[in-house]
Amino acid sequence: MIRLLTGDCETELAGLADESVALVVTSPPYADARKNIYGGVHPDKYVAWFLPKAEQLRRVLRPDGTFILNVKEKVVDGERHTYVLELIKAMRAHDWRWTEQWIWHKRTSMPGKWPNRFRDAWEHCLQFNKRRDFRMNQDAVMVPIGDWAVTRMANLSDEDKRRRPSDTESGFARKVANWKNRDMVYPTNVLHLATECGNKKHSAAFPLALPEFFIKLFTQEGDTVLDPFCGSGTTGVAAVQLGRDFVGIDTMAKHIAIAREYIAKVSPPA
Amino acid sequence: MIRLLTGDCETELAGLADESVALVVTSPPYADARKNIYGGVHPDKYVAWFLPKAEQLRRVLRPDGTFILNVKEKVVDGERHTYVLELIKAMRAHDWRWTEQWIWHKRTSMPGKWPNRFRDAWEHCLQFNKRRDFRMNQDAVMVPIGDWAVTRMANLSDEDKRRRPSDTESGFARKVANWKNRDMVYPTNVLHLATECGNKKHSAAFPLALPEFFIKLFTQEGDTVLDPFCGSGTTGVAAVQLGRDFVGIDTMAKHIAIAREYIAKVSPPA
DNA sequence: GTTCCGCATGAATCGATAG
DNA sequence: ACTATCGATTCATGCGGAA
Repeated sequence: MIRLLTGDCETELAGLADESVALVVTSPPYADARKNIYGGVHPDKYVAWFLPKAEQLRRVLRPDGTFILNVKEKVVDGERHTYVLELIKAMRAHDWRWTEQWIWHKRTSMPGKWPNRFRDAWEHCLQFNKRRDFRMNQDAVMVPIGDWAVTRMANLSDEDKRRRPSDTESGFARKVANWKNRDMVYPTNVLHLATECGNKKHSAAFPLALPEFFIKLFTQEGDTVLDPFCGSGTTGVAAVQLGRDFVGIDTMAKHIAIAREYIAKVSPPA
Repeated sequence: MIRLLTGDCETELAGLADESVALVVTSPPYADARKNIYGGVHPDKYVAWFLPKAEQLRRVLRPDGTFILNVKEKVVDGERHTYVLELIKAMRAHDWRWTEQWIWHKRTSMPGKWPNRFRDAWEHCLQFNKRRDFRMNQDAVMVPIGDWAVTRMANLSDEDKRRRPSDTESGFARKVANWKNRDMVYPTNVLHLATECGNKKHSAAFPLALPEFFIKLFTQEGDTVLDPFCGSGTTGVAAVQLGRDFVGIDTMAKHIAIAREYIAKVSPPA
């Protein structure tokens, strides 16, 4: 079942039953001093803005559920702003357990260089839980042995397959396929994913592989996945493709329309 | 010039002149780690333990200098401990600017499988400065396009060539060779380095490439680099090889002896 | 003299057991 | 009830012995 709601998640979540959601994966609008644009929230006010929404998320989340929060830090006046640190501290004060800090290491190199810093190539994926013993299906996200194999696979899938199709027929590609039959190992807490540029119409906050990973890891088929800032619906697509129910909320009707269209194109596993 | 001092850096630093150090790169004993060697610092007391030392570091650091602090988080009772967050906050309260948070993505990390987490494959490298306009030689650390390819090539050349010799004949290896002749680009704030196990006698906190990177980026030849927890002297080796002066401090005479021996084996650039 | 295979070992964490 | 200790688990790497 798919539900897409237009409005502020703080109020829209009232329609969801207590403890009905297995996983929340979301990427709220990043803190931004420019208030005109969509979702702009001043960094200094970010925590106060976010906490009441987190309170609602806490209510609808199952006791063994997980909340994955993708946030990016922001540089203000040449310094990293501390709102992410403050957010973690505040969430803990509100009884959330800060279980893990996943790192999304972004592969795609966007041009950009500043006088005193390089390109920011990573983002936080903070994992919060209600209880120490949450549900986790580790076997669902195993990867081929050897990180270097994963890296090559990732690169094959974005650039090389398109530009050098012949390579995929070469011994190398065949060997990669073989490795899949070898031993699989558990991944680490660093997600080494390329940023996605597939859909030109709407830029997604994160690549499909990111919600996919967490959905496989923290839910089972039939569970409900929630994205309270769903934007163009990347989380919804991943959820539906994996046979999970989805609830998506966004303040902009335009975004919900795009998400609806986007999600309609995919189907659950056979 | 190389100075190696045995003792607590908090007191030993008194022998250094104000504003005489261009760069501090260090990896203090992690909270509760290496109990048998350093005596261990409880995570809850880590900030209080560290701050007075940071005060001395601040005194000897030049106004345009940089302080790189490599710390690892620790899991306590199934939750990430917040001492790193507290440390950042405390440093800011003591007038340090938290300029950047580099991520050291460890290619090989300690194995282990637990019911509710995977391996921790990254560490913080916190960058603190006194002023907004610190010195940074960005061109000194440029890397070939597709840095990952170079890394892979290095790996191919030792282990993989032997175990998977056919790989070197594949399209992959040929492509890597081509990239080596391409343009150089600026790196990102994610350092993708393998942990070093080269010296079996003493395990280093970080691979040589890590201090090397920061020394090239933040200092010039003839500048002084300081490591107040120098251990077996990895930072010193990098500094000397790059023609910088070095001051290393450690509480254990045994470590200083190893560092002295280790550093004596290398020489400045011709 | 090479190449290959086996194995010990880490900046770890959890759960159980013992004091 | 709370702390301390120990065994089980995991995998990239380098070294040494064997083929």
